[in-house]
Amino acid sequence: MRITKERVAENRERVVAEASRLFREKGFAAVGVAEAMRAAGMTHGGFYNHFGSKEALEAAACDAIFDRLVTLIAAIAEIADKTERREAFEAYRRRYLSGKARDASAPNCPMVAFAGDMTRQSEAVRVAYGKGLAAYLDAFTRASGTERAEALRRFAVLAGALTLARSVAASDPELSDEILESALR
Amino acid sequence: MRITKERVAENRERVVAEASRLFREKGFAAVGVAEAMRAAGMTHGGFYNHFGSKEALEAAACDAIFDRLVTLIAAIAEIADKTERREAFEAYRRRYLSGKARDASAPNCPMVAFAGDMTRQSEAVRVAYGKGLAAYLDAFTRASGTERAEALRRFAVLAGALTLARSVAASDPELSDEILESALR
DNA sequence: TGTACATCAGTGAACGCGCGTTCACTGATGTAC
DNA sequence: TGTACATCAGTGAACGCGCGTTCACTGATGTAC
Repeated sequence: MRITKERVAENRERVVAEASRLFREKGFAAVGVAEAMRAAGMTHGGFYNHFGSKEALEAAACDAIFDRLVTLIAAIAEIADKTERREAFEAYRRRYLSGKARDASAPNCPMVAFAGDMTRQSEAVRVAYGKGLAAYLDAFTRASGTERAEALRRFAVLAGALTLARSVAASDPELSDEILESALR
Repeated sequence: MRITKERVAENRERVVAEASRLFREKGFAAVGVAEAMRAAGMTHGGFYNHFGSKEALEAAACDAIFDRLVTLIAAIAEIADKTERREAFEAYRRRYLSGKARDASAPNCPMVAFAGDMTRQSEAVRVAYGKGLAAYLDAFTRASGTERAEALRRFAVLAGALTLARSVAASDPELSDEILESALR
């Protein structure tokens, strides 16, 4: 049955939103088209009315995830008062390396969720990710208030430590905590 | 046709060795039992004469990969002369963050290859990985000659930077180079 | 504004494919005598 | 040492399953008049 244009747009957005969460949680390969559609309250058959392929959904989800994240970090970068900006940036770092972030089933950070798998993704997804990472690192550099190389090193600590802490959270929780705490200084 | 015990042991070792490479290159999920057996010069049917399940091969490969790596870093940690050890450690860091390491189809470092996927692996694989990472970080700490927290932070930079650099190597090679160079100081 | 019809988003069955796993079979090796 | 037979590693067909994708169908929406 045909539905309103508004409803069509809502449905598409809901698929992208649910896929964004599921891909971060399970990885691209482990989330099927049917699962993403079911999470959005539909059946799988209509998927190709919205997307040309599963790859297209992956790229759309990647874009959506980076859009939200870059908006967040750019807001910190644009705080005029220097002390206030530093405090906001430090709060961001603490949240990034918190136990809550480590224990979340779906990482908020697409680098933590996707970086390891990126070499195996399609061109479209790699391009979406590459553009997103470049924009994120630009904003992160401005938010950090340090020179570029130091900012990149700081982000490598964040992403590396959270990735490592998550990877041993189940098998060695003490080591996982230690990694997070060491990375915060 | 039955074969000698020695040949059986050789065949098993070859499967683990090939799987260790293939898993690092493509991830656990993307390498099938048939592909691993074919790489070792056999057909898939005999797989279950050696391993109880695909998971068992994943765990065996994980162990084998960490064994090699921990041996390498422990050798650096055991260099008696302090200056010599520091030089060996710095050489290790430079190799870790080199363009060659970034461009290798299969990362030598299991943390770079597996960390992102570890939350989705079976108990057996997570345990093998957790034990391996703990042993590696102990040896890395001794090799680095710094206190534990500083060593963990340094390794987070290495693993984070190489993972990030690999993730954008195809889509944004300049950013990829910049990440590696920044992480080396 | 009202009517007639074309459009098209969503449904659910079906497809071809590759996966992990099982199994009957083969025949050289290992072993009991 | 030689012989007879049980063992078992490797082969290749087969299984059930879930995947991405296709397709005929439905019926409310959008539109031309």
